[in-house]
Amino acid sequence: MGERDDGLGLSLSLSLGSNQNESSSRFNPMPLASFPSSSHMHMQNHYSHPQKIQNNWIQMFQSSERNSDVRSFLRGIDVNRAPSTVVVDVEEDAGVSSPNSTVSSVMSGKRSERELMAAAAAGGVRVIEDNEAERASCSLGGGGSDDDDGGGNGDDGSRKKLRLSKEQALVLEETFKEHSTLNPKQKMALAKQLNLRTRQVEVWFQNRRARTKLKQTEVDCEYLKRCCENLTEENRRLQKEVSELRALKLSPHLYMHMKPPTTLTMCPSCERVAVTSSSSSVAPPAMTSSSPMGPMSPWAAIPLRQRPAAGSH
DNA sequence: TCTACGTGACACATTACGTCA
DNA sequence: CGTGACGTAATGTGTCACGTA
Repeated sequence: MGERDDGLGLSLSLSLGSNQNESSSRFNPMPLASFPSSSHMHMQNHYSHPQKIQNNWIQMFQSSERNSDVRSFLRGIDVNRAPSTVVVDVEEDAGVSSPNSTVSSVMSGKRSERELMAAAAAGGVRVIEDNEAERASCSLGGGGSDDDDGGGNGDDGSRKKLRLSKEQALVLEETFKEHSTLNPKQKMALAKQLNLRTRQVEVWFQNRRARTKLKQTEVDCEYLKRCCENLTEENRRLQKEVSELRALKLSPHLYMHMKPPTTLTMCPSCERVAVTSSSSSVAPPAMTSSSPMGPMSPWAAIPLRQRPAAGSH
């Protein structure tokens, strides 16, 4: 599940095998294959099907239900079921289950916002009143002046910003942990439960996804940075070894006085290279018969009894 | 079957507001 | 009290998938 074909032939999400159900605060310390997340973020490759394809960071929040069609899975599930408010009003619910529903259109998206006024004026939609009475501090869109559902702009042209209450944020957060996306019905139910506009819930989820992705990107960057540092160090060490070997080749009489060269042991599972001394470790398979040192190995040219620490092998 | 169009949903970038040091 | 940094709600734009005529 953690993987998806982005059309580039890359399986980017690392499958993160161990942490499919992580919360936003816990990320895979080794998001190896997820690192190109920024590169696969672009346009058509990014979401060939928004409903089916999610970003890796989203997948971290999705468990088994994220397999193929989350929407179909989520459909019919009342997220944040409120005992009494989960039943959506008829006019709200009308056609909401259909992706192409007028109500859904009206309640979400910029187009909706543009068309909302006309639709509302026509009486086809009940604009949810956003009277956040409990949020006294928020004199914004709430109260009686919030007649611009989705518009956000008051008549004075100033953009009103609503500060969600802790309870609202908590519920949204919990819901997001369960599903990072909501279908229109769930959106409306959640909005009703929280006494918010559907558009606000939608926006919150969009922003939340963006924040999570940003966080994951930062983690990826940090990981890549460490990888780069390790590789740089490894490269430096190997360069040094190469120069040492070259020096040895130029002065064979020094062979027997030299410490044996460092050998590299590659872990077959993680493919990480560990540095060991050939004199103290068992030669790894890669370094035995088919060793890249091969005939170039200084030891090959030296009689066995003359090799330093030869008995240790 | 193919095509054009409308629609819904999303990602992403950006703006603007609220809060706090 | 003014201010800058920061978090985040809200907005605008572009894209894709899907349904329909």
